[in-house]
Amino acid sequence: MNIYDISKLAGVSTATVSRVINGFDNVKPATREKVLSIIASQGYTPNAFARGLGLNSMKTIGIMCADSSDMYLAKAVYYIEGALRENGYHCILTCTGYERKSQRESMEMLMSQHVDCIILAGSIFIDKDDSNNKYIYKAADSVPIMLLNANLDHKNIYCISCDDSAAMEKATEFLLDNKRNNILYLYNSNSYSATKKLSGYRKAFEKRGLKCNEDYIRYFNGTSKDLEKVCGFVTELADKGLKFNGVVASEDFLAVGALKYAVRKGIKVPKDLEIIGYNNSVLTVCTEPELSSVDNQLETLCTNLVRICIGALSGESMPQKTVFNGELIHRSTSASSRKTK
Amino acid sequence: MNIYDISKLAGVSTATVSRVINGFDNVKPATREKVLSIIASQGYTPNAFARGLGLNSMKTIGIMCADSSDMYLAKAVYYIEGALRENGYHCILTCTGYERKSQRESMEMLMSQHVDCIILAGSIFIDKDDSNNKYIYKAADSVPIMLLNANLDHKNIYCISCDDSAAMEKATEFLLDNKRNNILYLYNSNSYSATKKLSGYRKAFEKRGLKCNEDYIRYFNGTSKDLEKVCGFVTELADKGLKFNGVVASEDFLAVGALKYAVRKGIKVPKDLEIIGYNNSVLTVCTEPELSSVDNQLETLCTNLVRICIGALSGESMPQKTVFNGELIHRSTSASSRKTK
DNA sequence: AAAAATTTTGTAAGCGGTTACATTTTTTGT
DNA sequence: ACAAAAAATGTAACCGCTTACAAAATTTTT
Repeated sequence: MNIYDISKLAGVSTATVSRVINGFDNVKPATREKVLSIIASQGYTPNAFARGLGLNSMKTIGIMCADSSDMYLAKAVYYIEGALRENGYHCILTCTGYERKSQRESMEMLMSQHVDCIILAGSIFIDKDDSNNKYIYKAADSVPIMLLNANLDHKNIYCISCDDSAAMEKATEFLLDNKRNNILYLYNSNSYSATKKLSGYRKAFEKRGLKCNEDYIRYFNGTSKDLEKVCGFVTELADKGLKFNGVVASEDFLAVGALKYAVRKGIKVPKDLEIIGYNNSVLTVCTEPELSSVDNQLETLCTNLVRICIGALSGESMPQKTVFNGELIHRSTSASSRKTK
Repeated sequence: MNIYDISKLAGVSTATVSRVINGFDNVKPATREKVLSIIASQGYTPNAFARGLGLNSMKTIGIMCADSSDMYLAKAVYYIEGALRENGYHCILTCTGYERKSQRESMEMLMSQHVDCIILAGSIFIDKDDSNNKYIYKAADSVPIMLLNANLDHKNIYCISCDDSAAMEKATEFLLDNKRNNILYLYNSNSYSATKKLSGYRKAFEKRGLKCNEDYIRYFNGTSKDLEKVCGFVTELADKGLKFNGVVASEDFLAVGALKYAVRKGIKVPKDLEIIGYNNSVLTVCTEPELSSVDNQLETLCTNLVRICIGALSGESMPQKTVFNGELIHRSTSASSRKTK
């Protein structure tokens, strides 16, 4: 069953059927009705390949993400896919892992599929050495590229992010304002957004004329998100004599690890130790006490990313940088009686 | 740059170029080399649409899942996508939500994309009233259907699942064997696999000649996975006078909610209350004490699903039912000093 | 060395849509 | 009522690849 069969049954040309299918308005209402009814009665659906060949587009968008089972990225994929589907687009999802080589391969695969746009979900794809970003620039020559939580100045590349630096600064400030000057900073990535977060932590100290002690900034080198390891890591730091009355982490699971340490050692939270995570994931409500965390507005980021994406695809002029603000969510691991300014 | 351009540069016909690209062996080695070098020098990649039109296949597989941000499903998608990519297939992901209508639409969308196979990740797509499963049977007429954690007897439908009934039975037995006869059963879905789990709970009682009290089987009607609500729900049950010394849940988050209740009320876990969740998700290690849970071997299920899928697509005869066994993972909410038989 | 068999290559017709352009039908203006 | 303008429809080329079949080149047989 193809467009030709339909055209014969309806007694019109294939062009007219095509016009009806694509919702053009230059078809006589009576003709449209007739064609539509034939299509319905035959259960006909246009062949996507043929359509793609003709239009050189299949209304398909590629999503690259390092690991779609990561809670944060899974949510991102979910929001993005949903918003795109509402706009009539399909998603080819590819999980790239954390190595540049496989990321490049994924990119090539998507290009060969002639997707209309590629969304890079996460800052892991951007290299500090800009010469390694050529694979992205090359793709941007033929198709718009959307960057979630990352930044790259280039034609046809659109960046949507949360001001992670400001958000992390807010969280750190909150602790500093409660005279907690020994704040452990836990992080486990050097990606663009991770770097931003760290700079926010530093800025909070600087703004108050305080020097931030580099000993308190700790990189956790865990590939898998193993909470027991994180807890052990924090315990070790404490055992080595590091005194801290605050913890700020670049991801919730790191904060949960710190909280595990506190609960096990019987340290009172938040009285003797305040802990703030990042991402406001489900993990925050699994623990007891529940974890305070920075919400970086993932849903807003994603819906706006798609909005801009759709706009760019339909030829509208869209802003290349869009930045939202994070929000500090107080639960039970921070002294929420105080106010965030 | 298309196949015609390449053929001209190489001084051969498009048919020969096509043969080279597709690795046919009836091409003279010298010719093959020449064509290959031209292709490489021009950076030519075949147009996927045209290829799809010709072959009526684009090496693309559709994945339907209700909500890819659900931790369990996110992992499923991750494993499936990875295994398919290794086999040279691409994935179109579509999140359908929980309503039959939108699920049907997703199915139609995938069919119109002419995917080579459709994977239904989760039992939510199967209706107890079989007449509502026609949309799946219809799809199975044109393309193999893979069912994860579900079961349907039909040509061209392949089912891969964990024996959830046996696994849940094992968990329940474990508690019963410790004289915990008042076991609260929490569930929040009536899907195929959820029903299986419940039947396992019941079977454990029956096998011991015990009657299981229907009052202890509780449906939690929460659409979003709101832990606070679950905790409140359990608290309410207890306040109403329901006495229980064990909790078994069809999903980890329900068990975590029960654990929250226990921690808040100061009930000793596992001494006075044992709790066992299901899925062995990250949530299990976020809590303190950490949650015991049934691991239903998701990774094994997914890799086997893909193996069978690839086999079926290449015309091999594949088993239509594949069942694995779950495993009870003891952490700190069950008396792990005892042995699981 | 000619005939037969085999391998390699080429020709051209699909695959199923879209769309520029041509043609016909309908509407509008006078 | 007739010409001009606008709307509706049709024709056919095109998108880039695959492949059945035909043809040419090469190898094997006798």
